[in-house]
Amino acid sequence: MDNRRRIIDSAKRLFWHHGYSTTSPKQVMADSGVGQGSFYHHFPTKPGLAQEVIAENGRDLVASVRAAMQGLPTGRDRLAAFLASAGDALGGCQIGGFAYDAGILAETDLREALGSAFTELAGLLTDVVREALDDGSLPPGLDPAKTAAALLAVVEGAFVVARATGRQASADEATAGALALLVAKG
Amino acid sequence: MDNRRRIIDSAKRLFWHHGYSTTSPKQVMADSGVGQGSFYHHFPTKPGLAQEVIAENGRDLVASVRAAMQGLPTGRDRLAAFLASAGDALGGCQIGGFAYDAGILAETDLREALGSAFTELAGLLTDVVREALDDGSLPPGLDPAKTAAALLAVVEGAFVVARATGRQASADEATAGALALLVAKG
DNA sequence: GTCTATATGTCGATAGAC
DNA sequence: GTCTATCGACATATAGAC
Repeated sequence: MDNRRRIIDSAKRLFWHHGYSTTSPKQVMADSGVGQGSFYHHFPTKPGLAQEVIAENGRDLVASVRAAMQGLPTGRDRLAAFLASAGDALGGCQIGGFAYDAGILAETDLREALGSAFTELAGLLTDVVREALDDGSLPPGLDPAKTAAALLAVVEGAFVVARATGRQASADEATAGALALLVAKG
Repeated sequence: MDNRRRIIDSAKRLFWHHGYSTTSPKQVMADSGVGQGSFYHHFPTKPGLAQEVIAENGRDLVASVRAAMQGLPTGRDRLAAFLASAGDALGGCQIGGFAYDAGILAETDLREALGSAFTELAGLLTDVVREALDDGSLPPGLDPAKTAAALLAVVEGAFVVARATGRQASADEATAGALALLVAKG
């Protein structure tokens, strides 16, 4: 119905799977079915569109991580559910791909939107690590922020390696290895 | 002296720090000081140049990891040295950035060169994990390949998160968290 | 091997009518 | 809000002389 929304939804998918700098406005028009005049009416510049896309993809990702953790009994279970979010790695992380895109990093606003998304995700994971320390599902002594940062990095790296090798198994090995490091300590 | 070498050296740095799709032949010419005629004589196509660049950057990376590990007493020390290779994360991984570049992934040859580089690095790390299990610096029971994959992912993810936040500290936290998971088990 | 000139397409937009 | 036409810049080469 709303062309503005159609544009954002297409751009979210295309920037996610195909990259920001390597996706043209024309491709977004074709995918969304919105004409050129309408497109530039709603989004006069490509970075302006990216600003909304990054923010929404960040929120979507945090929401899906929360949903995946929902109802799991222990903190460690919830961390395992986060690790499993690299289960479809070949498509790439909803926000991770922006970190290597020079067109994103060159624009201060976009870089900040990206940084905020990662900071929020790291904060969420830090809370869950704390819960896991409290409920005894992780052994005491671990630093919550550093442990959370390591788990976030494992997942982001799993996306990178899987896309580089073209094998989902590359991601699965990485997350399994990380889980084993958590579990074996308990 | 050798223009062909000048081109490769410039392209290695530019593709590494600025990305493949977001770096034009013209930028490589400017950086290397090689003229257009000479450039296209040596590299008729951009993917052809990328092929050599990816292979060399992969070899350089493996060599620098080996060098960083050189002479360290235990396997775990050598793995810690690998984790420290995310010590200058804002510039990006020498090969990790290619994994999110649609221009790379679309070309079969380039994707394979990239996959080979990662596979070799994973193999090297797997060997070191085995050595660590043998010398007792890591506790028994860990799967060598999965543990190596997890450590590789931590480093690749540390690059991603640090670039996204613009903070080297984001990478340092991740690698410190990973090291703590290894060390606390010992 | 290296040079300058030219070609062809796409990118990211702008103009102006409806 | 949406349409079609147009635009200047740049990307990625190619042509042909030296």
